[in-house]
Amino acid sequence: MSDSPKSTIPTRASGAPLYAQVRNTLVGRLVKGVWAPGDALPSEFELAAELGVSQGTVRKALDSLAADNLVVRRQGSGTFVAEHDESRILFQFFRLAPDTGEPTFPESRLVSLRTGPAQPEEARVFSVTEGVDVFRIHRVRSLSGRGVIAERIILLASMFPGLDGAKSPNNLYGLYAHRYGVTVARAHERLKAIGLPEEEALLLDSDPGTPALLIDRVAYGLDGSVVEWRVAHCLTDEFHYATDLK
Amino acid sequence: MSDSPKSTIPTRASGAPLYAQVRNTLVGRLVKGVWAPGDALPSEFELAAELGVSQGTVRKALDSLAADNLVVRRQGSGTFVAEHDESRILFQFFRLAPDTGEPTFPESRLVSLRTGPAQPEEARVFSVTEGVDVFRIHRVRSLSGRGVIAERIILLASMFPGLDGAKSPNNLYGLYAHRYGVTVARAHERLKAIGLPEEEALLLDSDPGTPALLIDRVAYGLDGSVVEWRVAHCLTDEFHYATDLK
DNA sequence: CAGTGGTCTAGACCACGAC
DNA sequence: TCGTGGTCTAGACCACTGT
Repeated sequence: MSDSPKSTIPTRASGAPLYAQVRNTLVGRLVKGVWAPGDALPSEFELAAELGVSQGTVRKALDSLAADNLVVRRQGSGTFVAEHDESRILFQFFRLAPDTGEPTFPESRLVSLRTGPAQPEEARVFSVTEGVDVFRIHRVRSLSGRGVIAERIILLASMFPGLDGAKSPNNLYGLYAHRYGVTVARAHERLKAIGLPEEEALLLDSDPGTPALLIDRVAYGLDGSVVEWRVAHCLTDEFHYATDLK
Repeated sequence: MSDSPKSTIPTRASGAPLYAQVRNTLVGRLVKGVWAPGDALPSEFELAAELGVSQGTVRKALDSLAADNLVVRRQGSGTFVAEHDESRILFQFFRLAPDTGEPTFPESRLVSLRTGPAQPEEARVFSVTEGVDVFRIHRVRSLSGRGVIAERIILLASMFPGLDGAKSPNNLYGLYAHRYGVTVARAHERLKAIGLPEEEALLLDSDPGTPALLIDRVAYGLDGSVVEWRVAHCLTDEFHYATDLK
């Protein structure tokens, strides 16, 4: 029996499934900023034709991006690049809620914004050499009009040039996305209970040693690089950190 | 042109998509215990033939169950009912990890197991009337040989008859599943930082008032009912609560 | 009404696991 | 070698959105 050429279609070039390759291609375009947050992507048929795969394969790639909150799909309308608006932040990246009542987005008050050389621990988190310039933002966030979060944010100056001249908005992830084209895709948090340090106690109008929730968050971009390091001290007498396990 | 009968197949009886109906059917069978944890489900083709839908529709339902960790799919082998073994618990329901080193499953020491009438707050959590019988389990859990978690567990006696005569195993969710056919499918946790109460301080060999992580967990079964209420006090000087946001 | 994503089907081939 | 799930395709129809 002679072997007939079975495949004239672009079969698995590398080891990865086609839909994964399509996904990677699309993520690469998101990283490059080919489409801005809020923009519509080409339709499934257009992408399929351009990439030389079937519509079903493009669909599987887009569904996977939607599952990771990188795009939003709207029936009858199209597929859109996800935006870091307050409602998404509240849903995806802000887990502190009042014990009674609906979650609300906190207001921020800037305490300080300084530039300096990266200390050893900072260099380790960002995988850079010691001494490169970093921004250090210090701010207090309020829920229901009461200051309950004191947080310190570390950023690479090279990733956010000119940031120290900007005002510190309430929604930093929206600023990263719209002004710098840097999208926070996911984050890892480590929580501890500690006694409130003196400096944070002053900012939160509390006594040093008050039990507080320490939240240590490292945020990652679309390409997997570390975008931000954030350490927050939270008072949890009227609030709690909520999470779902499934 | 005459209108020909387009659909001879079992189209959307109700408003829900077919694959969602298939999923609900399969979840119903899991609740009834048609297949036990670890059992293989029928193949996609068999389920498709039995339910009168295509293999692709069954596949979409099974993929959705796998995404919720209710079944495990193994290429070349089959689709199996998920088990509450220690590795799954560690991955899915246990978020406390040592600051340095790999996460490990904690050991448990039973402090007490008593029966009593449900107090108002307990009745509210379980949506039952006050006074129905509940079990109250109190135990201390150790990581790396050190007691770091003191937890109180509330269960409905009607859901776990005879539990008070059983030994309290390390892995309670495995006991619920194998002995009572009750599967914990998901849980909701609320975290706070508090000063360690006197009773927990004694159990954990610490001073009262030490900052501790309070974890309040409500666990839900496959059918959405409340299975367990668990309140834990955790020392986090050498451990942390880890979670991913995405 | 045209265009989009959502659902459903049918059939092919591939990769893996058990026997 | 056979049966399983995994991938990929192709085409039909449905449901929704905007014009």
